[in-house]
Amino acid sequence: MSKQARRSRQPAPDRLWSPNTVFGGPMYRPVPAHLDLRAMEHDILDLWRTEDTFHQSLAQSEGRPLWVFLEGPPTANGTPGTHHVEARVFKDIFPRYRTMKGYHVPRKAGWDCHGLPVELAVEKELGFSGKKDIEAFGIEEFNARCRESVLRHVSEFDAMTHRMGFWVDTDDAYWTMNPEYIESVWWSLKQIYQRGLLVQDHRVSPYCPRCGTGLSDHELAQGYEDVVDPSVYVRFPVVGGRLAQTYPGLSLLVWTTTPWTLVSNTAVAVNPEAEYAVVRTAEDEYFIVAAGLSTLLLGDDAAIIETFSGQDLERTYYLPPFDLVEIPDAHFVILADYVTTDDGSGLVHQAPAFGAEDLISCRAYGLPVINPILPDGTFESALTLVGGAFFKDADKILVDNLRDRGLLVRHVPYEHSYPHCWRCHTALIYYAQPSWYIKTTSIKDELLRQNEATNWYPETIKWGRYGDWLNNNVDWALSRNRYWGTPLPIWRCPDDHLTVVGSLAELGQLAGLDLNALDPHRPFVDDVVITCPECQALAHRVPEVIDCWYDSGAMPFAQWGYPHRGEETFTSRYPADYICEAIDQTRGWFYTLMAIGTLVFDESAYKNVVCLGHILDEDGRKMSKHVGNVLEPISLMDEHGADAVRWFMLASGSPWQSRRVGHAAIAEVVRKVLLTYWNTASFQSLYARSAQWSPQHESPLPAERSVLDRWVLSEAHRLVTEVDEALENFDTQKGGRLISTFVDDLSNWYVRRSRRRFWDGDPAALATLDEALRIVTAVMAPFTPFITEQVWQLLVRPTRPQAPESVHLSTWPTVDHALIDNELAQQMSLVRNVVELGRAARASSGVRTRQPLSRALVSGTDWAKMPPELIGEVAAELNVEQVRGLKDEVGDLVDITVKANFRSLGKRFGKSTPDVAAAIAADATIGSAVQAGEPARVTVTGIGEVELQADDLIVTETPREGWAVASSRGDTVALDLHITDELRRAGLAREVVRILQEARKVSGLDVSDRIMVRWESGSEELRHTMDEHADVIAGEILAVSFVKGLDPDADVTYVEELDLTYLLTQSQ
RNA sequence: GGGCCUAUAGCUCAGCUCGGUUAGAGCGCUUCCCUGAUAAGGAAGAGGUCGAUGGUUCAAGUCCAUCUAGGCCCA
Repeated sequence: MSKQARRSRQPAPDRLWSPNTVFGGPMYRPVPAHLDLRAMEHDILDLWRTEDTFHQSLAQSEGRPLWVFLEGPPTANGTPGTHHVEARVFKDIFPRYRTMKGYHVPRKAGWDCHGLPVELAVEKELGFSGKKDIEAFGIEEFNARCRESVLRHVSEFDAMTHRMGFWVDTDDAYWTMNPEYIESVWWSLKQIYQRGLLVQDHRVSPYCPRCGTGLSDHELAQGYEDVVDPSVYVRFPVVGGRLAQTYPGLSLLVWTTTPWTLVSNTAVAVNPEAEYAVVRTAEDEYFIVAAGLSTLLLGDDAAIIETFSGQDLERTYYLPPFDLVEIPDAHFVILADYVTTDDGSGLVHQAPAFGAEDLISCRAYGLPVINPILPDGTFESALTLVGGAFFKDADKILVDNLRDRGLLVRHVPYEHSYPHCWRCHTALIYYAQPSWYIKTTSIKDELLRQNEATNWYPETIKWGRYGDWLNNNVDWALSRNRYWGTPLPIWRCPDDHLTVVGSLAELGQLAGLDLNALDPHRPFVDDVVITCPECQALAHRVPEVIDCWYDSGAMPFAQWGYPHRGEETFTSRYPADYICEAIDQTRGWFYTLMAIGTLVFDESAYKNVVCLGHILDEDGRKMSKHVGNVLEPISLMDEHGADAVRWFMLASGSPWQSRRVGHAAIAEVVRKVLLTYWNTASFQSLYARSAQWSPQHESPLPAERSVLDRWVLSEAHRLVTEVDEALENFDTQKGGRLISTFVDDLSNWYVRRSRRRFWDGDPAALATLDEALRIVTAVMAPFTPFITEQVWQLLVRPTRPQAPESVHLSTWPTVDHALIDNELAQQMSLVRNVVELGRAARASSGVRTRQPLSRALVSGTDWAKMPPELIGEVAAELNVEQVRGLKDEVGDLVDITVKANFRSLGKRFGKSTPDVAAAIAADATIGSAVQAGEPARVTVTGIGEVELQADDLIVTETPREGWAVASSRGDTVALDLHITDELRRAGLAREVVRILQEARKVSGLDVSDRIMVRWESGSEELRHTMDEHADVIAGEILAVSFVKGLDPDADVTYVEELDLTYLLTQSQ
């Protein structure tokens, strides 16, 4: 086919005629200019449902390389919030992107069903206030209610997941409460037990007296609250020994922030290395206190009488503060390295039942562990003074009593963060009790190695927050004395032989029953009694259930029921390529996945982890029900569209940091990104249909297209590589920025500058915009799956028989590197800068843009090399007849200012750069020399004569007079403001065109409707203009007739500013 | 007390990897321009001690140190 034939264009039709196919191929469907985002998204959801697009995408990619994503199960407890949308957007975009890149990305949903949160919600519904109520109610019925509560909330999550376009297989979800799942968890616990890492131990651990169970350290992390506790300094009189004999009435000054533990005071700890002193106060009382703290605690008059090391105080006996419980062989000073003299008094009260450090120190001295607190957090009722009181409430009673007896020396409020139960907000108690532990400390080195091999986004988490946690790893307190959880699969006989069970079949064998249909929850599993394999005695299950964090950390294998089933699936999908959650999961799911993976498979469960910042409200506050600033996700998405919310999460601000989300920010996404994109598609459809152009038409080769076409194709192909790179690095913010910049360039530069060619139906322009839209639609698809799908359905699918049915079934665009033209990009950037300067010059001169001017003069770096085509763009955009180089036109009438280019000079002159710069500033003649291509020389003090290159200078040229000028960074644009009569009439003609176009628009005519115009004017100049420019005006406004003279009775319009009267009618 | 993050225009944020002399964008405000896709677009103006101090350097928003404030996580 000849070049001419390829360029031939369809004649413009007289009326907009819109068949679905024309000769040469099928046409776009109409894209309405106005878009109802909400309705459109619901249409797309219907489309995906009817076509089952998600499962098609999975089926289509079957057999390709796997890219494994793990869904961190949301706790199916309570209503989903906007923060859930955040994580789920990130869980969606990368699987979509990877699918387009040629991977198979299975996406199995999951639900975290167990745990205290569920129990608490049910307790609340039933009006319970503790474990007693549950046991009276019955565990079977209680757990049935928990199960029911989980099912209820899952449907709300499903609705949100569906609405936001998160493609995840909810039909095939895993449930941590399912028997197969629990069996897997049992199996893994058995592995850990067999390695000797699952043990029972008596330790002090945080305990919630309301819930009646211990908490793990990662649960503890969730519940710190600021509280004011009393910080008290108490007098413990010393009895016996040299010091007591030397100083009558001598007391230890002992510090604690938990007065309620003073009832159980067993010892006082000092640091053996620290310096202590006997101090005499102004009141002639003697105290032992850390030497450095004496005046701070006892006043400026306190005098140090003698000093000694803590070591010397060992086994100094004293009188305990209370005598409410019997503690034999106790009440003396012990040594402990952890005691500091930075705060307190350097003498620390010890109650081994209530502090991990206390327990270790006291055990070293063989001291007893006395605990007068019941599991519900109250003192034993038989105690005088505090019997029956809740432990926290005893503080005041005890402090008052100490004051009455003259033992209280100081009492100051002390604000600090103290752990509370993360669900019920009860202050926790550190409490010695038997508990089951996983000895994660013994695999610490392996965990550190696994972490080293993991990619964290952002990277700082790796050896910051998360690495710290691993380095300070403590054993995992696994057991919970609760009901709704995976039962700990340990059976114990009277002789304490332990049998750990790894499946229901195994349990059935041991029990001699068929238990395959057993619900492995309490209370049913508690009823199973087995014969101890070691001693043949009857063994019962231990009462505990496990931490539900273990459930979720076991999901990589438990979701398949491995190893009892799904072996092949599991082994091919471990470890995962990608997981993502918010930052609060560092010690939660991120840790339990890595820990269990390392314990059971000697390998962490994931390779890449994206760690999101939290979502805050518009004022930077956390969203909470109390404050009433919670954004409900579905109504938020119905108001602005799910795409807008998604885009906000992905690209507004840094996902790694906490961000403020509000209506204004999301509405801006709609206006700036989504509608700009949409309107470009709408524009393309409008003019392509009007010209009966189809993508099936042959179009000119890119190299033969206009400079703007080549430029935008270059940018589009660059976009593909750059977004690809950003998403490879999990950087959605950068990807989003690239896309929005491209969309803006496409709409507000390419289309703006090319409009006339679209009006004319130029196949090169239409083909170019078609390709640009196809590309941006594809790269945007993982970000905003709805609007891109709609554009695909309207523009791509109908016009290409071979096109996939959905953009989400399409592949990532192929980059044609030959189309990427960096030189052109640079030139276009200069053109746009020059245009910007030209607009500024126009504005400062007060001459409106519609008034044509004769000349614009430009001076700028590399302007001389600018291709004529691009210079033409500048002329058209600035509405000037000619654009010329500045010095070609005005010669000597140019002022030249020269500035030093520090970047260049700095490299050559280093320290002397400022001297050289000063010399340049002092000598204006060098500019013209350098510009003329001659080497310029300046004399610099201390260096002598220096030769300067063009790069060393920023030369700005400005004409002297009669010009409107704007300059920036060495580029200058000057406009010739002399307006001839001819130019004035051309400007008037443009005014007439504008007014008649406006009239067309308000009368509701279509862009291709033809009109007839009659006109009259009282102005001689205007009549002259109208006659002179009649053809141009008529052509611009699609007038088939343009005639002077009006019927006086017609319904005419008068325009005062032009003294123009006209009558506009539609041509039939 | 420790770790990490943050601090740039009235507000929300880029820019910092790789230092360069007029520090940007959006929103809001004022004035104007353009518009036969646009809920758009453009120009100008007002609005900045780039948290503070010190250091490195010819040159620091950018690199280093210390500090302050806020946030998150932990003790």
